[in-house]
Order: sequence, then C-alpha cells, then structure tokens
Amino acid sequence: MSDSVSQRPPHYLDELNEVQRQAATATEGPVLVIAGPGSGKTRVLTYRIAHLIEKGTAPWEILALTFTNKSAREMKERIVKVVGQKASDIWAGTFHSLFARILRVEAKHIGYPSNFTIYDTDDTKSLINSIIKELNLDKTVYQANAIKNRISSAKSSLITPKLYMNNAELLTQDKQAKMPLVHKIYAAYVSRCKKAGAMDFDDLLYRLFELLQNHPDVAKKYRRKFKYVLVDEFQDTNTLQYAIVKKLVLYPKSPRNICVVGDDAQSIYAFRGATIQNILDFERDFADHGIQTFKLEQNYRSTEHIVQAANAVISHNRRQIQKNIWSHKGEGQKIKIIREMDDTGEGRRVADTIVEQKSRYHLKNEDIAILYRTNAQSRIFEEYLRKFNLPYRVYGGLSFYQRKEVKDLVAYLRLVVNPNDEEAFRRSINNPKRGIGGTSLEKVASLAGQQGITLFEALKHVALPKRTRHAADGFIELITKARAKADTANAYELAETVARKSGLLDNLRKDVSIEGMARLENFQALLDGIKSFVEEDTLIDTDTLPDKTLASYLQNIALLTDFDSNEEKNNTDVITLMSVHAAKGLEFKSVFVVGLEKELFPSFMSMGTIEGMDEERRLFYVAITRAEQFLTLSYANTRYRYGKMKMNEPSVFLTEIPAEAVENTSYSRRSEKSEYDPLERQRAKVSGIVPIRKRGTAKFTKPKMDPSKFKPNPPAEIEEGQNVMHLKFGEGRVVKIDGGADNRIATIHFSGLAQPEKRIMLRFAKLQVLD
DNA sequence: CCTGCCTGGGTTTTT
DNA sequence: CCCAGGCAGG
Repeated sequence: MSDSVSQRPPHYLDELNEVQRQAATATEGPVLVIAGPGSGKTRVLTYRIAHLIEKGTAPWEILALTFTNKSAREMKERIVKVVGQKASDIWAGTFHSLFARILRVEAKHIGYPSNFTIYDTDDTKSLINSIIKELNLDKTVYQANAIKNRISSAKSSLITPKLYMNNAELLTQDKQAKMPLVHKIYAAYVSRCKKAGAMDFDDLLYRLFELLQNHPDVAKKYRRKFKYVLVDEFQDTNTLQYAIVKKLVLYPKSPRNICVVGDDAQSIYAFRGATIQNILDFERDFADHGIQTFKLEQNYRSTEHIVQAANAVISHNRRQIQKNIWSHKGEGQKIKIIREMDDTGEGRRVADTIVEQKSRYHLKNEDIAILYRTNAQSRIFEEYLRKFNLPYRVYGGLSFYQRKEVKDLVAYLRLVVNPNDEEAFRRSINNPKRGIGGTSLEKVASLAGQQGITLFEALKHVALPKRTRHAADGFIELITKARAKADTANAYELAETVARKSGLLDNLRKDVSIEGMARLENFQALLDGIKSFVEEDTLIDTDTLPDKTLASYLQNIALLTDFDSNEEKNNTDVITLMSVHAAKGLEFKSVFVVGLEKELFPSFMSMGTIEGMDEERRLFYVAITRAEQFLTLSYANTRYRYGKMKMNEPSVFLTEIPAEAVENTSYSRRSEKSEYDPLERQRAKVSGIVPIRKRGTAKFTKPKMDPSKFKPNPPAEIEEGQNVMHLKFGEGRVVKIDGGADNRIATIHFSGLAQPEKRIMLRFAKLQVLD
C-alpha cells in the first residue's frame, strides 16, 4: 500500500471479494450470477462494465437492461465514477425505455410512426372500455382490468389475436369466465392501437421481438452493435423479455457474451408474467457454451439475526436454487414484533418506536423505512408521523405524471405530436368543456368506424349542429396550428401556448380552493419541467432524437413513472414510506414491515395457490432483507378495510421467523403467550400443536390437508364419480348429483366418517377434485 | 349539453 | 371507503 509512487490508480477490483471479482472479470461467454440480498450485486455489475470499458470495449457496445430507471441511473453514475464521463454512452436503461428507443429508430419497418405514442395503463383501460361499449357488451361482465391482464399476458406469451382466436384453451378459459368474446376485444384493441400510432407497455417488448424476428437485417445490426449484454434482476424478466435477449445474443456464431444477474428468492413480479423458469432456461439454452455460474452468498448488509430470519422464512418455499446466505456482521439486534389492537394503534406504535430508536441509536430519518404490502396502507403512518413531527416521503401511489391536471395537458401535447392518438383525443376534446359532449363524440366515433379513419380526422368531416361545429373547428384549429410548428418550435413555448389557448390554464386559475391551487402548481411544474428539458444540456439518448422538440420531450417522460420529477432537494433527511415492491434493491438501517396479517400480507389475492403464497413469501423475504440493523414487524388485530372493521389473524409469515431471532417484548412475554395471543395460536396451528381451549366445548378439527395447498374447484366442475377433497370431511367420492343449474346438490361418500354419506350444496361447498 | 346526486362495484404489487 | 359512471333535472 505504498502511495509514494501510485503509478496505478486505486484499482476498483480490489474492492471485490474473490467470487465477486471472478464474476466481474469473466467477461466472455455466458455468465450466470446468483446474487443473494446485500451481496454486492450492483457493485459486481458496475465493475464488470467498467472492466469491459477499460479493456477497450466501446461504451455504446454495452447493453445493460435493468428494471427501473432508478437502478439504471445509479448504475451509470457509479460507472462514471470509475471510468469517467464516457460511461454515459452505455446503453443502460429499462427494458421498456431502451426498446422504445430502438423502436423509434426502426419504426418504419413495422408500420409505426417514429413518434408513436406510448399508452399508459389508463389509456389502455379506457380504450378497452370504448371497445366494450362499441361491441355492446356488458361492462360489469367484461371488466376492463381483467381484459387488460388477459391481453397483456397473451402478448407476453407471443400470442397474437389470430393465435388467440385459434387457441382452444384460452377460449375455454374465457368462456368459463363468462367472457367468450375477449378474443374479439383483443383483436380490436390491437388494430386500434396501431391505427392510433400507439404502443402500450407490452407492445414495446412485443413489437421489438416481432421486428427482430421478421427483419433479419435489423436483427443483425443490433447483434453487431451490442457486443456485451447484461441483464439485471433476471428473475423478474418474463418470457418475452428473455426471448428478445435471446434474439440479441443467441444466433449462429454469436460470442454469447451475456451476463444475467438475479436471485430466484427475490422474484416478485410473477403477477406480471415474470418467471424464474427463465433462470433454468438460461442454463439450458446456453449449456453448450460453457456457462460460468457464480454465487454471491455473503451478505454485507444485514446483521446475523436478520439473515437467519430471512433464510428461515425462504426455506418454506419449494423449488429454489440452493444457496447459503451468511453474514459476518455480528448477531446484532433481535427482531421486534409489534402487535396492536387496530390499525390506528399500529400507526401510533410505529411512530413511537421510530422516535425511540432515533434517540437511542442516533438514527437519522433517512435511515428508516416503513414498508407495506399495499400503497393504501400509507395513510395512517403519514398521520402519525406528522403528529410526531417526523418528516417523511411517500413513494409510489400517484406519480406526478399520473395526476389529472398533468395528464390533461400532456393529452393535448400528445395530440399535437400525434393527431391519431385516440385516447389523447378523447381526453382533450371536451376538456375544458366546449360543448362537444357524448352525443357528438358518438357521431364522430361512428363516422371514424365506418370510414376507417381516426377520430381527429372524423371530427373534421362529421355533420354537427352549428354551435358544436364551431367549437369543433376551434379545437381542430388549435391542434393543427400547434402541429404545424411542432417540429421546429421550442417545446416550452409551444406547450405554453397550448396550455393557454386550450383554456386549461384559465380553468385551473379559476379554482381557488386549496386543492385547486395545488393542481395549478402541478400544472406549472409540468411547464417548468418542459422548460428545463429545453434548456438542459442533456446527453442522454442523443443519438435518437438530438432535438428539443415536443415529441422528444414526450418520449422522455412516457416511461417515467416513479420518477421524482421535482426533487425536493431541500430536505433529503426523511423517513421513507413505500410498498415492498418499490423497496427492492434498497437498504435502510432500520426497517418496519407493517400490516403483517393474513389476507393483507400475504394478500388475499394470492392465498389460494401455492405459487401465490410462494411469491408472497419471496416478497416478505425481500422486505426483511432491506434491513441492515433493526427490523421491526407489526400487525393489528383489527383494521378498517373498505370502510368496514375487519378482524385479522396474524400473518403466517410471522410464525416462520425463528423464535431465537425475535426479541421478547411486553407483547410476546411468556405470560401473554396464551390462546389469547393470536400469533401464538397461529404458531401452534402451523406446528400442529393446537392449544387446548379452557372454556367451551368447541373443538378444533384439524384440516384433512394443508389448507394452503387446498385449491377448490369451481362448483360447475364437480361431477359424478369424481374423487374429491373436503377440508373438514377429507377424501370422498361423488355418488350422485341432483338439482339443476344453481341448485346442484351432491351426495358424497366420505370414507373416514361415522356417517359417510353427506349431501352438499355445490354452490357453497369447497371441493377439490382429486385425480 | 351540463351538473349533481346516487348507486354499485372494487379493492395488490409496476414498466 | 372511494371511485366511476348512470341518470334526472336544469
């Protein structure tokens, strides 16, 4: 360590442990890195890229795919520190944003304008609703949300509308869900998006796949360009994303320089189509080319009690890649479990504990995070943090760009850039009110449908009453005039003009309520944002659209969701409140995981299936492994949900934390470890030892099978002759079914009972068919 | 065509 | 509880 003649700059590789260094320097060929929580994954990734650049790879030959803009930004910043400013030429970003960037360049090959609009979730839902209406379907049966998910998973599985229509399994599923016409909606949706020059989130992936598939020359171009491909959070990629990655790196004579980094235990996006099958497939797909696998198992983040708890929890999952996460940071504090009577109590108690921790351990606000399963839970904590004068910041929920007043102006701007944008049209046409209501819009839509033209085009030609016609012409003129200048004018000036001439600005100014003023402020903030976009010397994405047009601004914001647009730099020392999902990749000295109740965490949506429970458990694993030194878990016996008080049992996850790692608090003292403590009861149930009740004669009948594995079939599927499982009665055989339609009654013979014959109303029964 | 009341339905996680 | 959307009245 002589720094007298430091010829060599401080070498970053020295900051890595042995496995990390190997993972960072094995640059050639396929590499799989399994990285446990806190194991220095980001460090490996960044140093790997730095290493590539030092070895002479050009930054733009490196493609690094991440899940959030934030992690991409962080990665870039860290690489800049090692190799300097040239790092900003690395293609590092989210799947969606980098693919959008490629698609804009290559749009002409797939019949899209390069300034295509990106539909967000609201646009998608609204379009689906329009289609449902046009097809005269009952929207209480055809729910936009469900259909959106259906379409999304179809796209993610590379199923086109045509394939969908010919897929017996999907059609049957739809029929069973009483929505036999989903395929029709899907087909209409795709053609409407295309006509509108719009892509939804899934299209950004799907269309790129299509492009690479159908245009070998384009595929070749990007294969040559991206000499090294890295994928972060690989466990959260879906089939489609992996398919695209393979298109880029798996072809004849490819050097197969791909490095994927992930942790199967932290896969928490299965609901979005992510599958850890990709990790297994990766091993198979690249097996012929000598995969190098590295496991990062040392946890540098958390103390031992926390790591021990995390290991114990995750061991309840089936099917995982074997690994042994360990820590050398000392035992540390035990985990604290807080039990309160109700949600208000939970809020107060957590705030209370934060105050205590802060003073006892000299923690700053920024060292502390409160993590919850659903964003809706933040409110009570906000309330108490305010009461206790603790500054905080809530992440997630409504982002800046999702606010109504912001979306209103953005819709106009979108329309200016792309007049075909149907959703932007619908949003703007009568906002602010200019007397073009439902009736007129229907006329427009019908003409557009007949002639196969866009709504904007139809508005020009449709027959309207005089007054309405006048209003329509004003609207058309506004958009057309702005459009004429769109490619040349300064984006800020143009946006400002549109804001004024549309009447949106005046409208907001009229509202002097507190919320109204806040809205005006947001509106102004959007304009300010455009202004700084114009003035800023941004180097990012310059090869696509090196200009300062409105189009390029919109493209920049389209995929920013959680982005902190107006960073409140004045106060960064704040407590963090966010969903567990949002917390992935972050760490805090002290973490509170709250609302640990059955049906909340794990969510009732996921409790029905083993896969669902496993994912919830991984989510819980992610939550507790965010903590460096202090981990507090809390739950409430009752909680308001949908305006009703609801009783809650503690989450099963609490029982999976080993007792040795848990602090004895007044709430789990021995004297209180009685049948009255629901956690204790739950623990007992899980371990199979059921506490004997002192009073009453109600006896606990042990379920005949593990309830978490119990998957009842819908009543319609129960038929004569089947063997079925009933939680209370056990295994039985359906002898007879009588009664019709909604009133079917099954006679079932349960062998294990004194009175084996039971007649069961199928409408209410929960029966699982055994095969 | 607009406003305001009312009802009924849904309630997870995110790019 | 909170919202979107339907409907009646202006």
